[in-house]
Amino acid sequence: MGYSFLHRKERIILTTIDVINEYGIQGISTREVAKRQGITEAAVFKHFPRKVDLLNAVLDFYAQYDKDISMSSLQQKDYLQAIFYFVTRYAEYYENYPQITAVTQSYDVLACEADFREKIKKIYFGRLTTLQILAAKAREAWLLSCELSAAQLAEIILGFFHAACLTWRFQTYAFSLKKYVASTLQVLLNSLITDRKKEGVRKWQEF
Amino acid sequence: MGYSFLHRKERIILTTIDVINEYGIQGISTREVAKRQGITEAAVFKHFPRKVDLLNAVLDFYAQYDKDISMSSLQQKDYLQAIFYFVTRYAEYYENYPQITAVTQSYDVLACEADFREKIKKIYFGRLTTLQILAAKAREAWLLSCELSAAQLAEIILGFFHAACLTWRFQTYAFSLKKYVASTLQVLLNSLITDRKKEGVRKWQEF
Amino acid sequence: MGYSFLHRKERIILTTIDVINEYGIQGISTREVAKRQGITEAAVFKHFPRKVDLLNAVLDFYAQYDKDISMSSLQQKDYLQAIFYFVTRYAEYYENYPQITAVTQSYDVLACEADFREKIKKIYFGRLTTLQILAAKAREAWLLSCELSAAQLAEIILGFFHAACLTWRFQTYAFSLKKYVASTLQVLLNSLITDRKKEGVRKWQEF
Amino acid sequence: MGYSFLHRKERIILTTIDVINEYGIQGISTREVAKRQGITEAAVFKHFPRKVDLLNAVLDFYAQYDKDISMSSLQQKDYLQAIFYFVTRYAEYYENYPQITAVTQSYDVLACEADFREKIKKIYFGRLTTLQILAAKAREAWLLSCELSAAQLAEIILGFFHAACLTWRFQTYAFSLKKYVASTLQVLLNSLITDRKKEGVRKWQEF
DNA sequence: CATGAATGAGACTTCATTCAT
DNA sequence: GATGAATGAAGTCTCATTCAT
Repeated sequence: MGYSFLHRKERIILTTIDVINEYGIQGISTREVAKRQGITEAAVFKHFPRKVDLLNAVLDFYAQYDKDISMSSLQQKDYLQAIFYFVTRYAEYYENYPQITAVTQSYDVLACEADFREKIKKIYFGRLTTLQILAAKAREAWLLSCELSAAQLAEIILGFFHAACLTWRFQTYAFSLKKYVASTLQVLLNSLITDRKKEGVRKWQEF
Repeated sequence: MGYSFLHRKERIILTTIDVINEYGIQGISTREVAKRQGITEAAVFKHFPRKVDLLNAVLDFYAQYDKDISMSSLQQKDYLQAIFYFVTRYAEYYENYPQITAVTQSYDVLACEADFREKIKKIYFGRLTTLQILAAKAREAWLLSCELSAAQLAEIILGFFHAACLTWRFQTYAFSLKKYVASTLQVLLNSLITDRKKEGVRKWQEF
Repeated sequence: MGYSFLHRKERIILTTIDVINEYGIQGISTREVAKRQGITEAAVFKHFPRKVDLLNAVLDFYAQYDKDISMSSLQQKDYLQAIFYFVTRYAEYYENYPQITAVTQSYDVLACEADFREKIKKIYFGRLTTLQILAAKAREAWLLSCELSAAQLAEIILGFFHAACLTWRFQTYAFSLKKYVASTLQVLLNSLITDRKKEGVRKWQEF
Repeated sequence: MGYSFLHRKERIILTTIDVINEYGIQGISTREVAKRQGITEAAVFKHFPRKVDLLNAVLDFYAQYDKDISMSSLQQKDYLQAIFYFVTRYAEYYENYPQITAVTQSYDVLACEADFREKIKKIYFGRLTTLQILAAKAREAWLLSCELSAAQLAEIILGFFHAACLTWRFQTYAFSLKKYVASTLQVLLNSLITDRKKEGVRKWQEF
């Protein structure tokens, strides 16, 4: 993948993600990235003066849709639908670009480096918070059983999503991430819906 | 932590886990491990001829209770209780040895190295499978709502557990992992219990 | 210091001297010079095709007044006054442009590069020779005690001047170089004046 | 020069000084040092974990006799003799090891690096101070003309010595540094001796 | 005159690993 | 078991320099 239709800087980022996907965070080397791009290491450093800058760019790229997804979700009127929308948006993104899931699985490893710790935490807790807000609103609207707190539900959903991604990776993307995640989430949320809502047939957006 | 009461070989393993915990997988170096143990790098190689051997030992150490926990869980008569038992056993282990959770968060990164891929997958899918069996049995016994498949439930639970560990790490172990995981799981499982069971007050083991 | 009132070429030279002053000879890089000038490295190379050319220009700039100072000194009638004049001219120049003294302290380091060796030696021995001629003439005129040869006296004076510059630099220009050098030189020369002249009160030029 | 009779660590230091002598401070590279020692760069780094450590060792080596020379000088009864002794000790050291004078000529360049600044200043001002104390004592003993302050005299002498070393280097060690420095110093000091002492024939130590 | 993008060589440094003692 | 001294490969990064635009 030369990503030749893009600007060098973006191409380097994508190539770096490819390397992370194949060799893991510890396997990224400017040498390898340069080799794959068919340029010299010095050229990479012209675009990203330090390796950290490159990795920061990767993280920014990784989280580029976070704000949009969060806001779009929060604007939805049906908060259960919103939770569903939130997760499937990510699933769709990942399904179109499976390599990026390597980043999702490297939060902790990345956070060991002081340079990334805060950024990673911001991404992780940011997503968790969006889910939590959606869950809280859903509970306020009596759409959900009261026993699980919004925070707990957020963690369950995000945790499941990450696990699904890991399984997906370990099975070399052998199934549709989006379909799997969506169907599981649908059933899960349905099971948690308050009884008086349960009877009504919920219609979920197509995927 | 010198771990001076243990044999050198085990001490090296524990020190390696400490290093993984602080610097991440990419931060382990024979030099650092040796320095922390107060021995020379060469001495480390007397115990673990290659770095891969050391990491393999770390993974074996990490998964040392897997078989026991799995079997103990499967022997329980109440399968919902068993799921609960399974998760809290790990939570208890991790709470007593927080550094080890660094390994849990590094599955994917480790799996990039061909040497560990199978072992990691075995650990991950092993735990998932145990949970799945327990869930399946619980469903067979009509303890659970039918809509979530055993595999889905297993993935939700394990995913939540991993997410809880990550949050725990990011918050520098500021809360009791075991209590948090147990209470969340209890509420979650309660929400998923079939209606006819729901009325009966479930008694969960103390934690 | 952008030196924006000068031509680019001269600006680059002054900037280079600033860099030498701060980072030393080994710290000059086209990158740093370009950055400080707010231009690209390539632009620097338009003016000085090779780094050596830039350094040669710096040395020429450094020694730009040498010929004038030498000739002015040699034209003075009182050769003791001439020695005094010679040294204070440099002291004045340096005091108005302290950064330039970095070059004075880098003779030997510069001379390691074959490209500069002869130029540096020419500057150093040139100044030494001027002083020596002045000293010789002063001795011929029976103004100085006979025991110190002209060459020795020249080396003592130039050596002292260089040492004074180094002290001045190490003390972050905390005193007036010109005043210090002038007063010391005055006393020194006075002490070396032949006895029959000593009685007459010598009047030194104001500074 | 392999310096094969010494320990590796000391050999590396001496080789480094050789390199400084030939290429200047800016020309030292671990690669060059290693090559000259016939070992790999990694081996150099086993002895000196960072290049700065190596340069620090060079500076320590350079100043290794400072304390001894200072104390020996201060213990001498005749303070004029002491000044003479102080300078000729260094001249002798340098004459036996001409390469080391490259360091003397690089004070300012070295001081640009924060890591060395204080050490260099300590060496420079340390030597200056010793000379100054000797000069002050000589004046107290009415051995010297009163007009030059001790500090001025110290700077003149050290400055001359440094200039002599530079000349010596530029003339490829074509004369005896010790003899030249000693004879000049003798005449200089004789010229500065108070009149009532001047008559007495001063006997200087042999060199 | 100036820039942007690149390069090849080389800088310092770290790594896993070896081996004689 | 352990050390000290070494290594070769690789890592990140900087340098002077080139060239098409």
